[in-house]
Amino acid sequence: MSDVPTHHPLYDPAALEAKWQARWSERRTNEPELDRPARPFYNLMMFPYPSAEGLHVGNMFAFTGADIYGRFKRLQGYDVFEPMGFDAFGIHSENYALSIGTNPAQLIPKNIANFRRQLKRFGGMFDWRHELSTTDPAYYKWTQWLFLQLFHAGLAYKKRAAVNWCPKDKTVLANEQVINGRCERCDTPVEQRFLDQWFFRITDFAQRLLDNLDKLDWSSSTVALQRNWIGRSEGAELVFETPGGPKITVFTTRPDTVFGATYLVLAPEHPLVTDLIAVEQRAAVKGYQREVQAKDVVARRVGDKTKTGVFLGSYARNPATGESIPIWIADYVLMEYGTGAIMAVPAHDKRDFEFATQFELPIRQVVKTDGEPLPSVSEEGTLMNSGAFDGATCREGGRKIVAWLAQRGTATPRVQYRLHDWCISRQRYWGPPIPIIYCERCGPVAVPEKDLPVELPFIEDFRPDDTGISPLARHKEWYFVKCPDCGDQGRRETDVSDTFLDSAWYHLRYPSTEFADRPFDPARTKTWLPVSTYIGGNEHAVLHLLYSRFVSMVLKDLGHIHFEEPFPKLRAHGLIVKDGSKMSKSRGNVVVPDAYIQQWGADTFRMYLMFLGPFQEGGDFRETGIVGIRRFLDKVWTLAHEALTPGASPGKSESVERKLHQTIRKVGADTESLNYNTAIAAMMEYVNELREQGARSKEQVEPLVIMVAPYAPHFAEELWELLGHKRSVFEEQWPRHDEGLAAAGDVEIAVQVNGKLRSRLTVPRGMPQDDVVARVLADEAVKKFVDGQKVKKVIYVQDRLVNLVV
RNA sequence: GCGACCGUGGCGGAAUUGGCAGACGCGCCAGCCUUAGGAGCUGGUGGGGCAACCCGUGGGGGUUCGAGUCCCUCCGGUCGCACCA
Repeated sequence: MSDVPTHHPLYDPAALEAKWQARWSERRTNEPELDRPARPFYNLMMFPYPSAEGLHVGNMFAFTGADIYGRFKRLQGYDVFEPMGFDAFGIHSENYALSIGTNPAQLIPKNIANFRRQLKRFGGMFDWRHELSTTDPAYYKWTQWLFLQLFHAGLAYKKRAAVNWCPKDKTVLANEQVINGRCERCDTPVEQRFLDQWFFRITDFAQRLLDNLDKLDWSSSTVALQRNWIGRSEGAELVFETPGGPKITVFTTRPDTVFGATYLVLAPEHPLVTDLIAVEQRAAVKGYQREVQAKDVVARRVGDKTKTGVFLGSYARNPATGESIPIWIADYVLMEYGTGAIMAVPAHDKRDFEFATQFELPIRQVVKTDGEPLPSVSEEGTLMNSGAFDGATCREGGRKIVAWLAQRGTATPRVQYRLHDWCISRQRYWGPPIPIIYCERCGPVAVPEKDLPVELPFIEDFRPDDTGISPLARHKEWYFVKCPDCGDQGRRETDVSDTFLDSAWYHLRYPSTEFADRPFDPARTKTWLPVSTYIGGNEHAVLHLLYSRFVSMVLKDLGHIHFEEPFPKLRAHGLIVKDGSKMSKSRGNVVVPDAYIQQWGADTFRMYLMFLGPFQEGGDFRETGIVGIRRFLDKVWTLAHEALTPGASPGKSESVERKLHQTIRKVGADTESLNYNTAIAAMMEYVNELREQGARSKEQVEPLVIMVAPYAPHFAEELWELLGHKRSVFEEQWPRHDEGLAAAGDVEIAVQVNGKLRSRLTVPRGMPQDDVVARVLADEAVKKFVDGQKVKKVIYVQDRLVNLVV
């Protein structure tokens, strides 16, 4: 800081920010009227997992961007509800608690307290009356209620399934939590296990989830990720008969190539395999099946993709050609997708081609390729070797073949999705117990709603083991209960639910946190939902956002809510990286904001993060450059103080006025579209203009203070008070720009000859073409290039450019 | 392999969507003020050239009066999915 004497107090962020945070809290500045808001606006951001390390720069970047938007809406006259909470259940907390030998129930409150402190310090416009934590029994009571809604609706079911098992975390993982065959949390290779698991029937909603994407105002990147994840493909089921044996149904997206199907492949665990093994192949097949089962998921899915397989010794009839073709099993065919069986068309599928080559199976080309080598997978082409269908295009031929086979009962059009049902059970401790009681006589029985919540007991030994049974089973007083239906001895479900169930409905809870007797109040929900704007990271594009949409659809169908899309408008922010790579504890490059906030103040740091690059793209964190924002705020500070000095405000200047209205227009538009970096640049330009023109009247500075308020809220409050206002700056209205004033004055237009810039010309705005051209032709610099040649064509763009073609 | 995105000064990034490339900021250079400068202020800052001018948005080609922006192609990078039939 300068020690040169100044005539006004220096900007001291620390004291000033503490003052305004205290005042917001006393005056309830951030607590909107929830029951009768004039213009409700629900500004939601993705709630954090309260890690022991505290809020990091990535969180703060996301929250600052969302907070600026909320504050901007507030200045536009909305009643903005901006709640904050904690997603505190889950394996992450539990593993950390295990590593330091504490119970997560003791650890989490400390982490939350630390997060709350940091969130208050950075100056978010949070309504702390409505804070929530998913680990609070008053919250998870309703998570369990939600489970029961699905259970009663027949959308929750239990089945023994091959699941992803993480041997380190000792739990089941959802497909979404397996990254390249590894556990997304600890990076351990995932194994296959067969366990009884609870599933939600999200696949019943696949088409609806897909169709609604068109109606949502979402970042296109997020839509693309969801569409890809749902993975719709159209095709047909074809039936292959076996002599004296079972019929084999395959799914294919290319029924047009059925004449080229020269063998069938079943997944090794396909239930029909037993019926199809020829005696002489029994040993080989059993051996192969054992071999595949011993492989973990990594080896099967991501390992080297050399094809393996074994012939069953039996044959099926190709429904199109009538030929007898061999049946194989191979692990490149997955039981979870389609029917677990395929027709192999080696000429037109890369995988089938590799397999056929390796095992010397016949390859028959059925699509013309223009000399392109096989396998040719293109759908652009015409059929050959396909009987009556020769010469038809792939698309048309495919339709005709399906129709033809359908008449004989061997084909059905079929849509297939990659989306799987959502496995929601976890054999762990730190989650909401699934509210089911098993009874010898009645089977699985829902815990009656009056008995909710099923509280998670505090137990000393919550370490998971290899049995695949939750630690809760070791807690006898909790485990054994009476059956709610018949009163016999029963036992509780010991699995807890997936964290993503907690977060699939938290937006419904926020406006209703004070109601103990209902998950979400109907009136509040009607007033505040769906969410006005949701801002969060694309890391949740397929998990959280898909599950939340699914849960909303279910609740809508059951009559609990009035909408089926919870987040009509969603914006994905970018990622803050450090030195080009993602911040992570293992890399040791996590940046914690506390020290920066202490050194520079929250306002400077907030604005600095937003100035780093486009909010929706993120950027590389580096500390050089923070000083630029501080200099800007110092200049605004000085201007505001000078505006108070009598006689030091040298009135209006026309160029300043124009710049002011242009700035209001640009900052408003850029803030609305989350282009915060350019909004800040525009405010800097205005400050530069004020300083150059020696202009600093109240009328010139006050709109600037309001515009800077969403970005630097404490700073703006202080200056607003200084300028003589009693109310919070957030009670004010965003300034209006006057289009006429913004556009007034002269413009400088570019003058080109043959597309090259040769001169510039200042003319009154809106000057007619003929007058402009006359002046252009009189310009010496232009004359030189025209040089007596005939002007063939004149291009004129109003107020921008003239181009003479000679 | 499939899908999405990106490539602009020393650096982060702008460019009203086909119309003056490099706004704004960092850094750097020079000057002023200072005992001093890691403070402040003023000016400069894409490359080449004394200049007139020329060249410049990853490379090459195209469309256009005009291309960072549109099309084709190649190179490089990021993210997501991935033996999904």
